[in-house]
Amino acid sequence: MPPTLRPPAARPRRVTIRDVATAASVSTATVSYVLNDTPGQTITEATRRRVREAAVALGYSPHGVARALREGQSRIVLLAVPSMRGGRGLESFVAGMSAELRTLDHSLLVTTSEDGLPREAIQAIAPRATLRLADFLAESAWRGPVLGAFDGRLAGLEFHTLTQLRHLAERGHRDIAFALPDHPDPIADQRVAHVEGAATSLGLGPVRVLRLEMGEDAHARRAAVRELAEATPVTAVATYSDDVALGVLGAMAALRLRAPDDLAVIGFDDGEAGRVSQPALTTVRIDAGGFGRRAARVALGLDPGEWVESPSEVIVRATT
Amino acid sequence: MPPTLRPPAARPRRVTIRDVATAASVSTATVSYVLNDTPGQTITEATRRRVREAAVALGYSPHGVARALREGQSRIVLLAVPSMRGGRGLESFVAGMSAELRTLDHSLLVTTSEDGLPREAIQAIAPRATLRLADFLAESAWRGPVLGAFDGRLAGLEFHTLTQLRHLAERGHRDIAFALPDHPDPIADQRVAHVEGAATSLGLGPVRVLRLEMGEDAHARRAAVRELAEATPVTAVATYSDDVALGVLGAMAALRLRAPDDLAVIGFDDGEAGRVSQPALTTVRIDAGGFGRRAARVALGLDPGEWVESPSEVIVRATT
DNA sequence: TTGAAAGCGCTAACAT
DNA sequence: ATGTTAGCGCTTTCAA
Repeated sequence: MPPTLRPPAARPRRVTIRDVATAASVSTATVSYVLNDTPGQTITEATRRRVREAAVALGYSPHGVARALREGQSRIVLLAVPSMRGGRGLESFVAGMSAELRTLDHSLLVTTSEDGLPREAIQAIAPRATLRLADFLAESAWRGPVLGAFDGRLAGLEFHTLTQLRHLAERGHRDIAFALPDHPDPIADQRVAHVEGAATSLGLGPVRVLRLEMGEDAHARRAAVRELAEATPVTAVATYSDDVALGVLGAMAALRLRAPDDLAVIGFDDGEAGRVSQPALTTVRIDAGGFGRRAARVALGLDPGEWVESPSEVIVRATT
Repeated sequence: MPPTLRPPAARPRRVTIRDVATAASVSTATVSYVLNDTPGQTITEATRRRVREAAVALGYSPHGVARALREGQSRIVLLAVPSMRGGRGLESFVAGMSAELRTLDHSLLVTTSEDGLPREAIQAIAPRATLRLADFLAESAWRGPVLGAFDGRLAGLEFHTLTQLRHLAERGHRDIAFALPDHPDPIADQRVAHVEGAATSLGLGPVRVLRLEMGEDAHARRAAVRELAEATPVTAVATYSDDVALGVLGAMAALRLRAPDDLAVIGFDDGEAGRVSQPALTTVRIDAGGFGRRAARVALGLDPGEWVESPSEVIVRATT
C-alpha cells in the first residue's frame, strides 16, 4: 500500500459537503446551493429534497472555519467587555444580542479587554464584526444607529438616567446629587453629562457631583454624605450603580440618617443586593435586551428597526 | 484583459505568507518553518533572519482561520458561563485563564449558555477546547486535574468554603447555618456538600441549611432569620454569596438584631456592596486567577503544575 | 538546505 | 438544471 498523505492529526473523519453530494448523487456545488438557498439557481424541487434528506441522514453540519476562510470572515460577532462583573443591564444586553444574532445565523462571542481591540482574537477568528461595549455606550459611530431614538429624543444610558431623575422630580425633589465611584471609569464623564442633561430638561437645580470612596474607608463615605446632608440643600441622590447607592445608605445608617426622609436614594441597574438589603433600594431596572438586538442588527449592517418598548423602569422600594 | 476570478467580496488585500516568501526570496514552506520555529528543520540563520525581517517589514500576521482549517482546530478556548453577572471570583478566573492562554499562543473567548454546549459557536470556530464553567465547578473530568490539591487536600470552591467556615470556627462558633438562594442553582447541592464537609472536618455541629427568599418578599426573609435566631442554637451564618449575606443582614436590621452579637455573618466572593454597606460585611475573597491559569493548561493538555499561593482569604470586617 | 505541491471544507464563477 | 474547478491561507510531506 503506497504511503498516502495523512491528515495533520488523526482527525476524526467528518461529514463534508462531498459526502452529501455523493449520497444525493449531485455535485458539491448543488449541495452548497441547496443548503444555502443561494438565490438565482434553478434546481428542481426533487433534487433539493434529495440533497436535504441526504444532509440530515448523514448528520451534516457546515464547517464554519472552512466557510470563514472562503468568505473572508466568520459568522461571529465579537463583543469586548471591560469585565465579567456585569449587572442586569449587561446581562440582558448580551442575551438580546445573542438571540438576535442566532436568528441571523451568527453567534456572539465575548472577550474581556480593558482597552483597545482584542487583536489576537480577531486574528484568530476573523469575526464579522467587533464591538467594544465602551464604544457603544459612549459617543461613537455605533451610537447613532444602535440607540435610535426612543420617545422621539434619547435612548440608552441617557434615557435610563432620565428615568432615574424623573422619579426624583416626581417625588418633588429639586436639589439633587449624583454619586459615582471615585475610581477611574471610562464612562464616568458621560454619565455625569447625562445626569446634567436630564436635570436641565426636568427643570431641576444644578446637580452636585459626589465622587464616593468605594474602598474600605467608611469614614470618608460618612464625611462625604454628612457634608451633603448638612451643608447643601440636596434632598435626593441618584447614583451610578446600586453599589454606590448601598454605600450612600451605609453611610446614612452610620449617621443615623433615614431614607427617604433625610435623603432619598435611587440606584441604577437593579442588582440583587439592593433588593434584599434594608432599607430596600429604589432603583432603575434596565432592560437592555432591545439594545442588544439592535446592536446585533447594526453590527451586521442591517436596519435596526423601531423601538418597541420602554427600556427602563423605576422599581420603587423604600428609599425614595 | 481577460476576466479573472475575483475574490468573493472586495476583500482588502492582506499580507500572506506568500508575500513574505517572495520578499525574502524563499518558498512559503520556508517561511512557515521559520515563523513557527518548526523543529527538525535545517535552515541557516541568514535565511531565518531574511524571513523574519521580511515578515515584520510587510507587517505579516498569520491568518488564524486558514491555520485552523489546516490544523483542524483554532487556537481558541471557549468558556461557557451561565451569565454575565459574575463576581470577583469569576473575573479573576477569566483573567487568569486568559493571560495563561495568551502565553500559550491561544485566546479565550466566552459564551453564555445556560445549559448544554454552545454548539453553534463550536461549529463556527472549532475551538481547541471547550469548557463549561458549571462542569468545572462541579464534579467532572475537569475537576481533578484543574483543581489539583492545595494544602494536600482540597481546592476550589471546596477550599474557599473551608476558609469561610474556619473563620467562624476560630471565632468560637459551633452551631452554624448555611444560607443560599431559594431559586434553582446548578451548583447549590454541591455548595451545601462542601459546607457539610468543612463543618465536619472542623468539628462543628450539624449545619442548618437555609434557603433564603431573594425576591421582593422581605417578610419571608425576616421570618426565616427570626426563626434561625430564636428557635435554633445557631450563632453564625455562612452564605452562598455576598448578596445572600446582605439579605440576612437586611432581615436582621429589620428585626433589630445585631451582627455579630446576635448572629455573625460571613459572605462569599467579596463584592462591592458588602464592602460599603453598614455593617460592613466580613467575607471570603477568592483569587481564582491561579485556577484560571490551571484550567487553561489543562484545557490544552498541559501539566497544570503546582499551586503557588493560597486561593482564598477572609476579609474581616464588622459582621463576625 | 530548501522548494513544490497537496489538501483542510467551502463557495461561486463559469462551463455544459 | 447541474457539474467542474479555482482558490481562500496555511502546514507539512516528500523530493531535490
